[in-house]
Amino acid sequence: MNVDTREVERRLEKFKTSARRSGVKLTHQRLEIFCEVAASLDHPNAESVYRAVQPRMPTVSLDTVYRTLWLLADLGLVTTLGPRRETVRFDANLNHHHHYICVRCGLARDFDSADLNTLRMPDTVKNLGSVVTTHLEVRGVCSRCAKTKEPRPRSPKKTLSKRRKI
Amino acid sequence: MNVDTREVERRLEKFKTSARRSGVKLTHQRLEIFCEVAASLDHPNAESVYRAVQPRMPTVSLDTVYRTLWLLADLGLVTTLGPRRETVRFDANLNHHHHYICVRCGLARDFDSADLNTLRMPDTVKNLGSVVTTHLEVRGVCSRCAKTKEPRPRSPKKTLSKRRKI
DNA sequence: ATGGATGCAAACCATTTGCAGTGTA
DNA sequence: TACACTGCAAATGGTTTGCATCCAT
Repeated sequence: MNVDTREVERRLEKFKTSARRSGVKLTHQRLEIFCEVAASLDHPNAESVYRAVQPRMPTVSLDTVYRTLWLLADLGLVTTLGPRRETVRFDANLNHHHHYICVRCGLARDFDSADLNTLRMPDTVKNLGSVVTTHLEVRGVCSRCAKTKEPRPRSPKKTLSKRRKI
Repeated sequence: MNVDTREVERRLEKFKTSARRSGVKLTHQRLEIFCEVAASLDHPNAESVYRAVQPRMPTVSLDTVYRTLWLLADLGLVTTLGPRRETVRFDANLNHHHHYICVRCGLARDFDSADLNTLRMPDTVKNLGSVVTTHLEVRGVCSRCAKTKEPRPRSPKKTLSKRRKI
């Protein structure tokens, strides 16, 4: 099962445009890797992308896949699934609850929402399978960080392939 | 800022009870480590817990902290914050959407929910800070896995300190 | 006393980085 | 042609594990 071809092409055009705009080179590897993610419904990890593009490009290296994926993330062309890039955190609150995470400092706080608990799932979900847990993650800037000035607005060019915490 | 003392004591009692029931020993380290997580609103990671208990127990090792935290998770006394323990996954769908994840096979699929997009945030969240993104993660068993029989119900005793994918 | 728990050190594994060669713009 | 990009290999960092010793039951 794959993303509609027309949509993949649209995404690819967008990549080409923003690559040119930010002076990023459109290499064979990058195009293949981008197409792979753009066409997949699976939210693949670096390893899967690597395996998927290998038949077409036997010499790619896993680190290029990583570099490209993070480049795409920095260009805003892909996002990462879930709040990764952090260490595992433990939570002794066993009641059903949700989390507020500050994107600047990482602060995490619980909250609960009656509305959310009674929210009925769309049919798409029902078709996918059973529902065991629901967890809403709200990300924002906590009031303490909001008082501080923005860290640095990051110029598109320099920060590029540099990995950063999400 | 900490969890209410009475609540911490309640959690501690629960730990003692289920430890005895499952034949897990109540060591000094485990009690300190559990109290630390139980009293914290921060959802600390292993490193933070380690630093927090060190003054009281200068000889603890980081690996004992890890082992204990996973033990607690296996006993069902703590949960882990967010769907960690997986590799980073990338997503080229830039529209606001949510995820369905199969807890058995890891299948991930997008869905969107108009209701959810218009859900108003509880005051708790408003007090914490601004809201930039909201992301609902629904976990369940996908229909394909549901057809397969349960992997193995894991007996509480043996599987204990063995780390497992969440 | 005794089997599970701990601490140490070494192993692991996903991910990142330095460097010299390569290819795009 | 110049400079960004790639592939390799080695480093990293969070986490896990083997083993001898220790201690809660």
